[in-house]
Amino acid sequence: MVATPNREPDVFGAISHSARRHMLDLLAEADRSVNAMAAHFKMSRPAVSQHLRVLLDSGLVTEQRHGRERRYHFVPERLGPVRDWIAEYEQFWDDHLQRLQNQLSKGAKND
Amino acid sequence: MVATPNREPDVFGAISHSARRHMLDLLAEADRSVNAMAAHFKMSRPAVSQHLRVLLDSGLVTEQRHGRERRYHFVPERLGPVRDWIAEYEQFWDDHLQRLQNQLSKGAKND
DNA sequence: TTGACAGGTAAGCAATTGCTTACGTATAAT
DNA sequence: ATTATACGTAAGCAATTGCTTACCTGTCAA
Repeated sequence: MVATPNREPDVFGAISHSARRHMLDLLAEADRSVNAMAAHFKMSRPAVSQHLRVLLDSGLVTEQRHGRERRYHFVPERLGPVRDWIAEYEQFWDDHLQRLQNQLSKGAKND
Repeated sequence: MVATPNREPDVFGAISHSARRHMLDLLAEADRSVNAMAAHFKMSRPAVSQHLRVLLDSGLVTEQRHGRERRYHFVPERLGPVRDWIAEYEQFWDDHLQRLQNQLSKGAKND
């Protein structure tokens, strides 16, 4: 059989579709079956399956079989590349770290 | 495609292509002309123009004309939706703020 | 003016995406 | 064993993407 599972770890691509982001939002609340997911969308169940496959290939979710269901589970660590890339720009719009530092050290105001 | 003149503010779609992320990285360093950008890629100059158009339509960059050049300028605020969406998951993988707090109060020992 | 340069746009294309319906397979209930 | 359920997969399709080459306009220099 296929020894190499065709993982396509393009996380940025995986989150580029709003339906898939919504799916991650739902899975962040709780693990859910495909039918439970599909109830939140107007598209067909196979279409939901296909979106879940993209998320699975990207590593953003895993699946666990429970009888005839498959519960999909969110793997937030896989958002790391996005977080890291975005984090580089924090300074640009907000100087977030600086402000946070000021906030956090407000008891020890200095220089 | 470039058929419609109206803005297509799909920021997640705009950053889904690695070439466009690289372009933003370059523009974060400095405003650049199309040719200056194209020098960093193997694709043709029109292809670079088309990617820049996607970024422009998403609002992630603006252009200013300087004689016969067009300097593209990064607009980091437009990454806000991505930052906001990602931020919802910070707690999941890392409790980032907590760790940052430890780091910033580096008078004390940290991990 | 003529020419060189910057860069957008059109047309054409192969590949990919996103969806549908139809079907296959495994598990559960009867 | 039969039937219903859960869900993946195949096939087919329209729309979109990403690239190319060819062409166009606008600007600078002589």
